[in-house]
Amino acid sequence: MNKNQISRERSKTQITDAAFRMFIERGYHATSLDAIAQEANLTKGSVYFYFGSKEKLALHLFNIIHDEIVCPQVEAIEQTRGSFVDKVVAYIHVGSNAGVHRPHKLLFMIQMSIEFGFQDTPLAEGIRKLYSGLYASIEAAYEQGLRDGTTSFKATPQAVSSMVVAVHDGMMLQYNLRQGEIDGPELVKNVRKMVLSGLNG
Amino acid sequence: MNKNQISRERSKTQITDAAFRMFIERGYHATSLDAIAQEANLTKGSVYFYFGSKEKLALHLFNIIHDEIVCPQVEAIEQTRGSFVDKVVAYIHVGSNAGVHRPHKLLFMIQMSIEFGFQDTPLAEGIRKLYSGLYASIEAAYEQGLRDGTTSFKATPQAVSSMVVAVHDGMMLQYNLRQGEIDGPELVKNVRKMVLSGLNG
Amino acid sequence: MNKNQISRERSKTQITDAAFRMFIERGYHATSLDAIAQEANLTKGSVYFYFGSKEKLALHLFNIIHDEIVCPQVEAIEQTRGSFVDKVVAYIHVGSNAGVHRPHKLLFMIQMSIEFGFQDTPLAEGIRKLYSGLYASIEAAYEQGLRDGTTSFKATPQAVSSMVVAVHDGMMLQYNLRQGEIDGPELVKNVRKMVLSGLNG
Amino acid sequence: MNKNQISRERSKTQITDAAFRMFIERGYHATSLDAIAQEANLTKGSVYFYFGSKEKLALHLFNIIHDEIVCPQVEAIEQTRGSFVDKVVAYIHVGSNAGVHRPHKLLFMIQMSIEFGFQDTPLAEGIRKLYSGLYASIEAAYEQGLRDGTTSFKATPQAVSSMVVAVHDGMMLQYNLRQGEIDGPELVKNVRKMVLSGLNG
DNA sequence: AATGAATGAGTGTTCATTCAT
DNA sequence: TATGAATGAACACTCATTCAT
Repeated sequence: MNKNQISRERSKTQITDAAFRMFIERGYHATSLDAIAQEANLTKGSVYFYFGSKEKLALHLFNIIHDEIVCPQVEAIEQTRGSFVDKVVAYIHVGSNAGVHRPHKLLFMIQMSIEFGFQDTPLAEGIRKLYSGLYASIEAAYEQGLRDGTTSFKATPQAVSSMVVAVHDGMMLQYNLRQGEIDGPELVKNVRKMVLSGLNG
Repeated sequence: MNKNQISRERSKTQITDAAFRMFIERGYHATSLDAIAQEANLTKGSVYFYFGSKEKLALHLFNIIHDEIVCPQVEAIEQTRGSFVDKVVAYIHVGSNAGVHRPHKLLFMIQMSIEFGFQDTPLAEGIRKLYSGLYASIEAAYEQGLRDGTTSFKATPQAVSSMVVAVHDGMMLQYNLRQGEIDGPELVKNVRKMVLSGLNG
Repeated sequence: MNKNQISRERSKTQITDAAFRMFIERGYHATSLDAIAQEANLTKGSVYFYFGSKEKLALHLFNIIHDEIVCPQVEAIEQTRGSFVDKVVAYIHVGSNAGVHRPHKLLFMIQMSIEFGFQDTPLAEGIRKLYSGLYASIEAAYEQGLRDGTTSFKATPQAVSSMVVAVHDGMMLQYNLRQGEIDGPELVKNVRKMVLSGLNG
Repeated sequence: MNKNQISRERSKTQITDAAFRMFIERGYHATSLDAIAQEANLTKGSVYFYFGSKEKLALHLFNIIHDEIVCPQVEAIEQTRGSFVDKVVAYIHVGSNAGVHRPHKLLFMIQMSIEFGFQDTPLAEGIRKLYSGLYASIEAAYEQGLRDGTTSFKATPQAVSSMVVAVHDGMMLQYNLRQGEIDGPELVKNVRKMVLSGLNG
């Protein structure tokens, strides 16, 4: 990688980092490219040079999230040995880890799923595709659990995956809405406890 | 009520209904007053005549939510006799009822909590006030459960209330994001089952 | 005059008084009919009922000014016996009296002459007509003074009338711009002194 | 100065020139930024690019006036050797020169002093600051004249400065209101004559 | 005599986007 | 690689005006 490529990468990273921060703080629509560019110590022109449009920038963030957040979560589910609940707990842990170390990225995903959830745009499609990977993986794990008898919870796979994601995303949102008020690790611990005996019971 | 008052009420209702619908579909920032006015079969001018500003219109929606959604939820928690879990289940049922009959209002509340959660504006304050009423009521119920021995779940009250709200809001979001894919009542039933044994266990 | 007529007159006076006050404070364009109506303890509708439009309301104010300000000034010039300077001093005294007792009306006239001076609208025409009566009367007095030898100041009548009005209006503006800072009567006294020896010299 | 800077300067000048013209013709409130932009052969967006807001544009015009009009006037007063009346005459000459060569700028200053005089906004503050520099300089000259005996006119310094500015501004307004009707240089000559013997007398 | 609901054109302002350099 | 000038469409908001009552 030559000097040019390095500087390119640095600039792109500056922009995506700034974009994550601003989008979460203010939401997609309320964030101007000017604000992102300023936060990245560059100009609007650069953002266009690298990403072409605001929408494409957001789609690029979706890709990052896919690689850094969703993939590890799916892997956690698929590679954890044990019962379905074990896999769910692993998923929640990976998520809450990301929520602690890269909170902006995880939050951005959840936030976008709400800001665009009911629409019919490329961005809405993009966010739904992220989620459907998660659903599929949870549902597969649940069905596997049913087959090998490690799960006795009776429900449709869709209801189960929705429930798991609901708990996970709801927890992340609460943690961030009440920042300062509540203790993150404690929240995770209790949610795990509830899910554990809840899904086992 | 004379003719004038009737037309007044009708216009205001048209506007608030339209606003709820549009704000949920597109979010607060992405919804123009023109769009709301058109949806309400009126003009922008009328919206200003009745509400004065976009922000005040949204705050008015918060008041409606307070009366129609949050108050019934708080009442359900406070007036249900029995254990803490019984109260939580009552809360979830009221919420899911509202989610079925007035889905836009409940969703609007959740959506706004995310679009404004981290900001410092009158709207952000308004939405946080709605939530803090809920938190307080759940925390009181939990502490009462501890005192009278109907609850053995050990956690800080804040973590408990966050968890409950997380499950509730997360469920509502999932239900709406996967509309058509999943069965609402079944989702509620399963969440109740999980919470029931999860918090009792 | 029956009860109805009395109430009509009172309402019209409330509106014109309010209009004078608001127009001076904020200027014609920056004053809304709503603001005037509120100041008059009536509604916009009433203003339209009585005056038909914002422009017509302003033209009505011009008529009031004609009767209460300009006519007395012209009379003072025409009925004062003595030299041209005596007449000018009489004019200035009537003006400064009006400036003390009905300051808003005189100021409104000056202000409008500037806000509309260079335009070609009914309002601009109206204000110019007010002034041209004044000019004519001063010029006649000056020419009379030249004929009967009571004036030795040599200039075109237009220059003289402009000068007199310039001093008068300029003085009124300064008095109002520096309200509190300067003493009105003293300003008038000094201006009279300057004009007296200046035009006689 | 590179090409960019040149185009920048040209655009800014086009805008400020257009703004001066339009503001005088129609007043501040009655002039839309669209009109200014069109007159400057640019778009509203450009005006915002360079000045940020209508108010800031006007404040920029105030700065120009400070440099091109008020400073020369103050300098004329301070650097003229001789009696107080000599200094006043110098001030009037500088002003009437500006009134001939840059009539729009001087008029703009006077006009704004009336449109905003009684208000409490940044623009009102700005215009008052322009005037207070003038007042101070005239008052200092008058007091110096009293001390060195070159002036025998007895009045408060404030009344004197008000009078001088009144005559100056009133003259400028009259000249412009009666454009075509009266002869500028003759007006100035006569005013000078009046002031000369008036203040000396 | 007076109100208040409703409108529509217009205003200041923002912002994604383009493009020459 | 990156900038900054410029645009145009959209936005929240204002306001003179109309009209049924």
